[in-house]
Amino acid sequence: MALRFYNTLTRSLQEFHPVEPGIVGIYACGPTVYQLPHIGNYRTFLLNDLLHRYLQWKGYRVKFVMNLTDVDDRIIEQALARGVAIDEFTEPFIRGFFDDQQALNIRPADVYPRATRHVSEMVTLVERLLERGHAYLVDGSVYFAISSLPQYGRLSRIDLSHMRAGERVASDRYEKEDVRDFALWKAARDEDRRVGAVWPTAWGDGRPGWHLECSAMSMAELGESFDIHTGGEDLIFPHHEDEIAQSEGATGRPFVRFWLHVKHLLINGEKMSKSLGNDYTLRDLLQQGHSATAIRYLLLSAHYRKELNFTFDGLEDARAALRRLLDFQDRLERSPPGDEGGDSALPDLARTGLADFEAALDDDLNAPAALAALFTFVRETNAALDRGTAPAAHLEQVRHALRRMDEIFAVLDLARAEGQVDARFAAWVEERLAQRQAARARRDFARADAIRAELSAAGVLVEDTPQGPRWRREAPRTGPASA
RNA sequence: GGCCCCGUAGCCUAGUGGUAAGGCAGAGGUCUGCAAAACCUCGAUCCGGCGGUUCGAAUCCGCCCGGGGCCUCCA
Repeated sequence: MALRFYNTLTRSLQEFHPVEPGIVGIYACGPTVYQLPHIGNYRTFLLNDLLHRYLQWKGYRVKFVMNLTDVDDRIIEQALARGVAIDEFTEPFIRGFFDDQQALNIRPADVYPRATRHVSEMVTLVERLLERGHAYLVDGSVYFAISSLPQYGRLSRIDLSHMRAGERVASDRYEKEDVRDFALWKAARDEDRRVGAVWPTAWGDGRPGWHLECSAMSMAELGESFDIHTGGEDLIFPHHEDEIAQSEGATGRPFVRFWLHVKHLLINGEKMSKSLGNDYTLRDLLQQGHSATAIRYLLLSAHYRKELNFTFDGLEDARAALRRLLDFQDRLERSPPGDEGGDSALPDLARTGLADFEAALDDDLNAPAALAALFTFVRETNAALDRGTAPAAHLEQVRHALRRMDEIFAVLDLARAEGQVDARFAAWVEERLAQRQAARARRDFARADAIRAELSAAGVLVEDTPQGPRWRREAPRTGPASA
C-alpha cells in the first residue's frame, strides 16, 4: 500500500516517495527557546514524532533534524532585561525542552542544530542571495527582494498585491524597499551587542533574521532539496514561505518536496494564548498530577490536520483508554498457553490488526483510525481469549502485533514507568494480599473486604483472577476535578 | 476586507458518493463470595439548518447559522 501525505504546497494528498529510495530527510521547526514549550508546541512535536516513528516503522532510514532557535527578538529582549548573554538566558529553556521531550517519550532527532552555532552557513547563504540579485543591503541590514522571485507565495497562496510597494510601515524599525520584503540579516544594535547577539560579516556586524536559520541549517544537514518539512500551521506564512524564497533563490533548485503543517490546538474550546493563561507547559500539567502518557495519547488521538480540543476531561478519558491497553498487555503476558497443536483466531487477528493499523497511518498519518484498528484488535483478541486458550506461538503473534503498534504510539512502556511503585510499598501490599487470601479461604469475606478497602485507601486496586489476586496502583486523579 | 478550515451519539474523535468506525461515559446481562477486568447486548433512523445535483449524500453544489485559523517573526 502506498503512503500518502497531505502536502500544503499542492493542497492535496500525494503519494510519498523520498528523493533517495529508502532514505528520508525531515526538517522540523523546533522551539524558540525563550520559554518552556507549551502544550500546543507539543501537539506539533508529537506529530513530528509520529512521522519519525512511522517512517522508521515502514523501514525507511530517516534523518530527522530539528532546529533550536536560540537567537531572536524575544530572546534578546529578555536576556537584556536580565542582563545576561543570550546563551546564558536560553540554556535552561533548552534543557527544559529536552526534559519534556523525554517525558513525552518523543524519539530524539538525529541533530538539533542551534541557530547561534550555524551563523557562518547563514552568512554564506546571504552572500549567495546578494550575488544572485535576490537581496539588497540597507544600512547594514540585508533584505530579500520578493519582486525578484516570481513564484513567491506559492506555499501560502497569499495575495500580496494589496500590500503596496514602497509603503513605510511605522512599526518597522528597519528600512525596506518594499514592505513585503523581509530581513535576512539585521544590522547590530547596541542591545544586540550587550547580550552577545552579534556576528561579524563583510557588510558589518549583525544577526540573522528568523527565517534564515531554517534555510541554512536544513540545507546544511539535508541537502539543497529534501523530502519533508514540518511545522505548525501558523508558520506557513511568512516563515515557510520565506524559507522557500531564500533557499530556492540561492540554489535555483526546489527546496522541499512535502510540507506538513499541524493545525493549532484549542484548550477548553478556546484559543490557547498567554492572555487567557491557558498556555500550559508540560511541567504545569505534570505538577497538577496529570500523566505524561495521557497527554501524549490525547495529543496524538486527533488527526493532525484537524482542530483538537484539549480538555482535562479528555485527559481523564485518555487515561481510561490507556488503562484498557495496559490491562490487555498484561493479560497477554499472563495468559497460559494451550495445546501446541491447538487452533485459535489469534494469528488472523494479529494479521488483520496490523494491516488495518498500517493502512490507517499510510493515509496521511490517520492516527485516530489507527487507534480504532488497535482497539478493535484488542476487543477481538480479548473475546478470542475468553473463548479458550491459544498455543504459545499464537499468543506470541498477538504480543508481537501489540508491540508493533505501540512502537508508534509508544504509550505502554511510558505508562508502566509511571505506574512504578517502590519495593517496600509492593512488599506491604503483598503482605496485605496474603492476609486477605487467608481470610477468603476461610470465607471470612468481611475481613477480606476490609483489607481490600484498606488497600484501596492506599491507592491499590485489587482484582481476583483464576490465577490468584493481582493488584495495581490505581491511577491517581490526574488533576483537580473542577478543572 | 482577502485566503482557509471545521460543525458527526452525553463527551472526544474517524469516515468525505453507497447507507456511520473507535475511545470515554451510560443501561442491561454473563462471570465473581462481592467486586474488578473481560465479553455479550443496547444507544446517532441519522451526521449544524435550508435548498439543489444524483438511482443514491454525513460525504458534491448554493445559501444561512455557529466556531476557529492565517494575513510579517505565535507550533
